[in-house]
Amino acid sequence: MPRIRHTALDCSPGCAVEATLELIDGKWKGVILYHLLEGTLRFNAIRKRLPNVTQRMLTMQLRELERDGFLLRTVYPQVPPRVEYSLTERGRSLEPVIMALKRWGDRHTTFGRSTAVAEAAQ
Amino acid sequence: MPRIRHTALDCSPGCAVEATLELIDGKWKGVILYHLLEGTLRFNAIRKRLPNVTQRMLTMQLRELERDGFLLRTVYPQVPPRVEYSLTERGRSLEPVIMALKRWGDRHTTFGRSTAVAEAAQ
DNA sequence: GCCCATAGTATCGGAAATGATACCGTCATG
DNA sequence: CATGACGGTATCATTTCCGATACTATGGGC
Repeated sequence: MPRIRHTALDCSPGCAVEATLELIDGKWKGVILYHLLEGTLRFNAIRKRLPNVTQRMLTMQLRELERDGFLLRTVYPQVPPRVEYSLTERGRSLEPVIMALKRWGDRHTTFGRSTAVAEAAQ
Repeated sequence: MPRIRHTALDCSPGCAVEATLELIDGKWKGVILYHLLEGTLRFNAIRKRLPNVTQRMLTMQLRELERDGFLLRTVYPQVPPRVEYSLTERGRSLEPVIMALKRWGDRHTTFGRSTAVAEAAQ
């Protein structure tokens, strides 16, 4: 998605939908947020959960999430370096959104079909 | 977002999140779906609600949503033409997702601040 | 002295998404 | 006979995103 989508956020009620989408858009942000809901993770730990992300992209996505206030980046002055990422309160406030996305995906995508029965049984 | 993000959807639980995001991504899909939740709309009616969309983009986004099974395109053989767009059942199944996005946006974005109090009072 | 681990940067290039603009068909109205 | 309404297409240019690859710093272990 483009960066500056709403110079003026005066486009009727539906705009809040786009405004939120804009923030969690980016090729990996959704999954990153999802994994961080489980707890703090180091850079390479996140990388392991996203087998196809390049180092460059992961760094970029994390920086944007940090810039938008969703996560905290903690650098420990060690060698080799140790950097931990954890959700802020604002980041955790996205949980309903992330989980809604996940539930829908589980139930309606090919990937999710395998778990569809279990989910439906809730 | 890129089109083919998940050639293999085998990337751990968080993948469902991305799979869903992929489908409702596109610069205007979120808002379009939101407005169609209220009912059937004609092409130009949607256009009026999205002041900044170009005709080309609106057509493209609608076609993709149709292709993905979220909406139905009904053409009435009249002159001037009349085309109506309405959500399918699959489209309506996105309601929880769309509304989660909207609620978050209302409460956490600058645009949404004005309605934040009313929302909080729910 | 060399290599490894961690968490990055820098640079280049291609692909994809979006924007701008112009054009189309047909009937009703003026 | 020209104009406008409606729902589009076609073409081109630009912006933005993303991948591949190479490079960096530093301390510890061999």
